[in-house]
Amino acid sequence: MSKANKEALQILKKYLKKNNMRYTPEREIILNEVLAIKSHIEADSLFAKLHNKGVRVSRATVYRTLDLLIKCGLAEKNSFGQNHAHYEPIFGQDHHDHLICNFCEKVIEFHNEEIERIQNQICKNFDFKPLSHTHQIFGVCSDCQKEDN
Amino acid sequence: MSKANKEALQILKKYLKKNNMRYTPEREIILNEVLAIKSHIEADSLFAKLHNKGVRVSRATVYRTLDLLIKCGLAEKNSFGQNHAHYEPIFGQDHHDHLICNFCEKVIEFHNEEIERIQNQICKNFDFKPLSHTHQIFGVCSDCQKEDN
DNA sequence: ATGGGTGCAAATGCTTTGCAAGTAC
DNA sequence: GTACTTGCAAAGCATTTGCACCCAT
Repeated sequence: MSKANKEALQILKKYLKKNNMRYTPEREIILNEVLAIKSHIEADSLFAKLHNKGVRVSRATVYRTLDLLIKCGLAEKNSFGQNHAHYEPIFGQDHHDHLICNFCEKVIEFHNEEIERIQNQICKNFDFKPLSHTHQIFGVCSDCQKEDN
Repeated sequence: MSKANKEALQILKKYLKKNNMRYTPEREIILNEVLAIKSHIEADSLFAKLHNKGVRVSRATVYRTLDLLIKCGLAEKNSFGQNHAHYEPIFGQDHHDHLICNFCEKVIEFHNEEIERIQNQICKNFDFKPLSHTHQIFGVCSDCQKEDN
């Protein structure tokens, strides 16, 4: 397990203890699976992925644990304007933001250091301590612009 | 009708004609209702609002028309981590982004011209035509940092 | 042993869709 | 007249929940 994963696990354990909740194998497995995600994943895909690995956790537990990880500050939930959520790890990953096509629902990731820097400056101005953020730009992707006429 | 509303109506009509779609009273009514929204609204509240005014449109038409307005670039769809969508007009409104406190849920608005400029540049790089965006920074506000142990 | 956690399946609730009737063009 | 739109109700689908059993502490 990577150093980052161990650190994340400590955050989870601390949160559980603080809230009189149990440390279970399911919670550890799901945490590690989420941390391994490079971009984002739907709850159902995560469920399927675990099943393909032979891990038997219920869909309900996947949903319940994802909520838990969000409360811990280890994951974030995005909807991209669709009617199902996407989840992604916050911890130990490069942060990226999203361009979302209103037509084909394609999601393009981007990262811009200067925006992050300005953001931090804005937070400083408001004496606001940033923990995570979502930055989504909706519009029409290259492919859909061509089909548009 | 305001000048902005007329302009929005032209955008809708142009889109409809271009796509061989009909200009119907339902579509105009819903457009105007959406343009009147100051912040954001749920589809079902919009439906209820119309009914209270004595306008008889079906829930299906409300949903279908909201999708249409999004495709026109006149409205945007957000879900703030909840499992139902919120809609808001894009047209003729001042744009602002949000700092959201995870503890007291206070919302601080900000606007930064430089971020907008960089965003446009990023879109250009991806040949992506931006229509709207949401930029939310989650964290701890000034007041809650003081109370934080 | 105790009370929180899990799996299952049913329920929930927002949203979409099939179809017949209506209407813009 | 044609074919796009609407309303209605049913269906769809992601997510949540009730409950009996399980297990971390």
